[in-house]
Amino acid sequence: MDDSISAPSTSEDMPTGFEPEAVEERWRAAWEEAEIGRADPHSGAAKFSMVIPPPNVTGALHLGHALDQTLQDVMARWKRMHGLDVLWLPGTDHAGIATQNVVEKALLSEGIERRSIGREAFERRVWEWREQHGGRILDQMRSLGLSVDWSRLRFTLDPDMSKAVRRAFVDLYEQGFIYRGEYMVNWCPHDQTAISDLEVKHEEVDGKLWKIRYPLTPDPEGEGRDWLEVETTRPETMLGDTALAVHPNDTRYAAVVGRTAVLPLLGREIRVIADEAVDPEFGTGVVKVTPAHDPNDYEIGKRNELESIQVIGFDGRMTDNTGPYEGLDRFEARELVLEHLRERSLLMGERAHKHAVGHSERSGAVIEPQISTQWFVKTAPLAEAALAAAEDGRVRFHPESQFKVFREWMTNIRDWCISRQLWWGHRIPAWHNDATGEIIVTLEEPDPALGLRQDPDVLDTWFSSGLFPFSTLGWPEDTVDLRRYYPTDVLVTGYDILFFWVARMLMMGLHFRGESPFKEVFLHGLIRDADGVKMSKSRGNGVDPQEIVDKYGADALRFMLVASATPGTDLIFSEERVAGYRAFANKLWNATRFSLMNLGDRAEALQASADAADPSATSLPDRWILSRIVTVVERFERDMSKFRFDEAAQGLYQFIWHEFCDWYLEMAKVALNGDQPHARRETRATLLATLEIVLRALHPVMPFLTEELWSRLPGDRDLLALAPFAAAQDEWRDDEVEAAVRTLQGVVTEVRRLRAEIGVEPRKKIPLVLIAESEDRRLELAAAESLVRSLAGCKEVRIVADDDPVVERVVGVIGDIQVLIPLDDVDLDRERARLKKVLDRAVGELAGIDGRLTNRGFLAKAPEEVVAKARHRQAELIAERQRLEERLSAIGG
RNA sequence: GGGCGGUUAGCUCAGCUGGGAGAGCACCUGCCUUACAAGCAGGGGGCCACUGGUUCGAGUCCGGUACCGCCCACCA
Repeated sequence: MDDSISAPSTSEDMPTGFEPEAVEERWRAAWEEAEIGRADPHSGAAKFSMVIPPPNVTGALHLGHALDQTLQDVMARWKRMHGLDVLWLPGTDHAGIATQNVVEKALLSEGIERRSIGREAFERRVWEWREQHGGRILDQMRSLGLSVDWSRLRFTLDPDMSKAVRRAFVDLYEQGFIYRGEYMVNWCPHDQTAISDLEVKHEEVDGKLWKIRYPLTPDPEGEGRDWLEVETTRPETMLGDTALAVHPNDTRYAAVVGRTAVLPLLGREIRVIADEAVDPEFGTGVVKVTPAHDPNDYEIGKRNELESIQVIGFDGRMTDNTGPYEGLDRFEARELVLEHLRERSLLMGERAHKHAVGHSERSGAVIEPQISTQWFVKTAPLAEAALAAAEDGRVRFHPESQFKVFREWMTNIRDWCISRQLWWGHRIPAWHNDATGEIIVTLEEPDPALGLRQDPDVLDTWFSSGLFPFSTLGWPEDTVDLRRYYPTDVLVTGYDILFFWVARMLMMGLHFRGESPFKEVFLHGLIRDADGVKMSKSRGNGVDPQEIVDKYGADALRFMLVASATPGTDLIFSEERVAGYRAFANKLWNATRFSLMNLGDRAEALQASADAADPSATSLPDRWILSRIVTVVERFERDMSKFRFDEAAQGLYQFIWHEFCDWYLEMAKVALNGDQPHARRETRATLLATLEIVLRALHPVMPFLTEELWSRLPGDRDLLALAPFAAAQDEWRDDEVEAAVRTLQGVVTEVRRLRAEIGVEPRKKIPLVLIAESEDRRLELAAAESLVRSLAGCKEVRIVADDDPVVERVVGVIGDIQVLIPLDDVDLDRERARLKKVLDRAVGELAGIDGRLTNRGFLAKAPEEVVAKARHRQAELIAERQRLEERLSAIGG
């Protein structure tokens, strides 16, 4: 083990500021060497397991990943310190389309076209790419200090994972959940592959609606209409029209049903049909029907046995079915078609029209609905099971509101197109006999002698990630890990992949393992940049976490992310906030430095640590901080178990800075600098004990800082990462002590306020008079006298029951206590005005409370403690008012 | 078209089962006080979007309005 861990504890080698870069690497190495993340299925402890949402292997991590992973690390470290056998399984995803695109682009920059080198060579290039760039992600994870189980690192294209994918596919196929067929799918002309509905992003665009006239062939019966008009947003598709349709009940057009129209430009004769799908209210009530390129028309076509003519090719260019337009890009064709229609006076008008256009999430290209043969998963039955599991609590969503979103999608789910016309991914385990047309779906590759051809398609990336919670544990083999760690306990991920990933894992996990893959799902928000735009690589607005780590330290970044992770809310990344938490790290660093400076020699400090268990012997500040820390630890535990990472972190921040540092350390100085050895010893003990608890509690969020400080505390210490979590003794809680310190704080704050208000020199020691009528109160104040003197900068404090005849002084009133600062030169006019203002405020507040307390409804219906609180405040204010009035009259106000 | 979320201090956001509004940053004043100037002490600043209702009492619960954002969606 690293020597530094048991290095002598002194404050002398501590710089006056926390320097993350100086210590982080050492702890990364120490944690790795100690394999703190390594799960042990044979340990006697209860298990806690999570799988990481595997990032795309080619990418670099952005802050979204950092947020996601930090939250998990906080949870993992916290559970680990509670003695659980934690498995946090890391992995990366091969990310089919995304990766293929990246490599394709890189090749293109070398002047190499993917198709020219062939499938196998291309796949090799992707693997090479992955070797070169995949490590980047792992470095970044390491840099954040993630305590994943590196020994169980997985990649979705690993042989074991591929085996699981094949097994899942074959099983689903044999069970009838996977089928192959010719349907209309979302086609991306850029990537030239089918994609699933989820990968299509609809964008509202300001489009146009063009009105086109279709001549009718002469009516053999004689009189009648000789044309119909339709409105369309996509005139180019008219080249593939095989009918015009009207609603069956539309009396305007009843006579034309069955007649024949002439397709403008191409001259093809098409039928006029009636179909329920037509909305007679929209446009002219007549639609053109293009079964090959519109999902609606595709259905109409099927119902009416229409011919389907593909006019836009898979590459987005017009096909040889389009005569003069062949070879044109589909958008160029649109313009030309319009021009030709105009020339022929068949374009009868155009108007603005807002409508949604589908784009490929990956390439951004406009989706082209195309009929093609693909593989599908029949999702309805799987979704039903997943929904049932969510409804009966086998899996719970946090925040709960996400369940509604989930339910909405699950109840309207459509079949999932899982085949992709790509080269990078899990090849579909199906083989075609081209002679017979037979398809064989099988786990093992068939004998090459049979001359079968493997299906060229690969699977949607999300198919393999859907298996992640169990494929990574060894499924389909019955492994020790699978038995122990499945189902996992918690899944933490962004809500943006609720459908893509969470829903699929649920369906797959329930289907193949009979149990939900996780008991709880925590869905955090997305990170946005200063303009509120979601950070992502494709937008180029991502911030590299490494940059922030280098600048502020991993702990500051982690704290910022955790403290901002309010469930259900996106967060705007703020570098200032990170800087603020760096200051916080620094604060604790210096608090520890101060403590070490005051802990005395090692032996005594160690002894002190042991003594700390007995707070009854300690002073007011000591008893106070121990009492406070009970609440703090308790709240942290509660917040964490409710996935309120933000409140958990902020609770610690508040306590450490504003209670431990601002008050406790300042109060402790009295005893530490005092001349009473036993008091000093007690305070040292409490100081060390408190510090230990603080470091334990903060460790999950700020592991580097706390580990470093921990190692500097006296004694030989093992890694904090493997130490037990903060435990405060419930007996330490002492409401009386807390009340006494609240009084003390009130007095001190009031003195400081008065000093500032009347401009007493900051370092001038002033005399102070505290007036309290009640004996108990005077005793309470007397007990804190030296503290008041030290904290408020007073040279002497007199605590009396009665008023003092001296007039030249300023007065503050805290409830039943009067705070008097005798001075030589008090401006009485100013003092009167000041007191009047204070009095006004008190009287105003009192009126409000009086109102409540004379309200019968309030007295009858409000809870007892609320009434008691109001009464107490009323008494306080009455006392305060009386004191103020007396004081005012004493100085002639 | 359907669904979800948001609107609280100048900015970013908390506010748990309704009890009288908070934090961080920013701002103002004064301090290099022997842990920390990445700091200390003090201070100013809010019709809690608007509007009805329930209640003794509403930032908090219910209805409506406005604006913002997100998700889902095969009306040309």
